[in-house]
Amino acid sequence: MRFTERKIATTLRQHGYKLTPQRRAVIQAIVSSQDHLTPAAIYQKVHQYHPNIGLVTIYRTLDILTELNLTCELHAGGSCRSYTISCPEHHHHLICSNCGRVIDFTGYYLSELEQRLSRETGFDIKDHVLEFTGLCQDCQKK
Amino acid sequence: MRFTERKIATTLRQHGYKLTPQRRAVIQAIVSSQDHLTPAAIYQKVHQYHPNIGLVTIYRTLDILTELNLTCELHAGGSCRSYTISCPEHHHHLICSNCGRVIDFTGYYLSELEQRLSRETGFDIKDHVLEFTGLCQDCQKK
DNA sequence: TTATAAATGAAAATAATTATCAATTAGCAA
DNA sequence: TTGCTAATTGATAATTATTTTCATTTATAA
Repeated sequence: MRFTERKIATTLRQHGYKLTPQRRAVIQAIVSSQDHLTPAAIYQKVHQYHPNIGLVTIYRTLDILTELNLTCELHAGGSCRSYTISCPEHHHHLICSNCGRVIDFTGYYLSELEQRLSRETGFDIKDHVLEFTGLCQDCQKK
Repeated sequence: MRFTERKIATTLRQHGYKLTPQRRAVIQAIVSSQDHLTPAAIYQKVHQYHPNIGLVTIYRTLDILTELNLTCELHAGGSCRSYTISCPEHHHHLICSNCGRVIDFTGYYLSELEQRLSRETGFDIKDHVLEFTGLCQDCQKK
C-alpha cells in the first residue's frame, strides 16, 4: 500500500520540514497519479490549480521527498528522472513504457544474490534497482 | 567477456555504419575503461588524443553503439546516462558508487519472476534493469 | 579513382537543473 | 492571538546537458 497524502505530510513535519501549500500541491499531484511523473509533468499538473508555484519548488520538494524515501525515483523506460509515491515495504516496480503506469510488487528478495555477489567480488553492497518494463493490458490492446 | 574493440568495429560495419577515426576513438575510450562513463567523461578522454573531435560526435556514436547493444546504459548510482561496454551474454551490473567501476555478472535469471508478474498483472514484459550499487574493495579501504 | 551517401564540426537552439537573493510565510513561543 | 525567526518561496540568472541545423569533409563501394 502506498503512502497517503496524510502520512507524507506527517513525515515531512516530523523531520522539521514545514508543510507549505506548495508542498501540499506537489504531494497531491504525485499521490493522485498512478504514473511516474517527471518534474516537468508534476509542474504541469500543479500549475493548473496553482499557477504561481514555480518549477524550482517542484525540484526542491522532490529532493526532500526522495531523501525521506516518500517517493521513489524510477529509471527504466524512457525518462531518467521520474517519480512515484513510495510504500513502506521493500518493493520493486513494473512500468508500462507506453502510458507510464507503475505497479509495485513485493515479496521478491535479492538478498541471496546480494550475498553471493559480496562474497565473490568483495563489494559492500548498499542498494539495488530492479525494474521491469513492458506494456500494461490496456496499452497492449491499442 | 566484454566485446572487444575489433568486434565492435565489425558489428558497426555489418550494420552499414562507417568506421571513422572519430568512432574508433570513442570506442577505444570506452573499451579501455572499467568504469561507466558519462558522455562528458568520454569526451574528455577522447579529447586528450584527438582535440578536434566534438562532443556531438560522442553523443551520436553512443546512440549507435547503444542501438546495436554494444554498450549498456547504466542507471543506478549517480549519473543517469553513463555507458560501459556490453557483453554478448545476458548480464547485470554491480557498480561502485565511489569510483564508478562496473562489474558484470551473469548466471542470474529473472524469467520465473517475470512470468509470475506477467500472469498476475497481464503486462507484456519486454525488459528489465537489475543493478547493484555499493563500494568496491579498494574504495572501502579509503 | 571517383561518386555519393554518410558523417563530421561548429554554432545555435532547446531542455534540464541548480544557484542566488530579496521577499514571504509556517509554526513556535509568549 | 500575535509577533518572531528560520525556513521557504518565486523570479531571475547561471549552468549543464542534449539536440538540431547545415555547410564541409570523408569512408567506402563501384
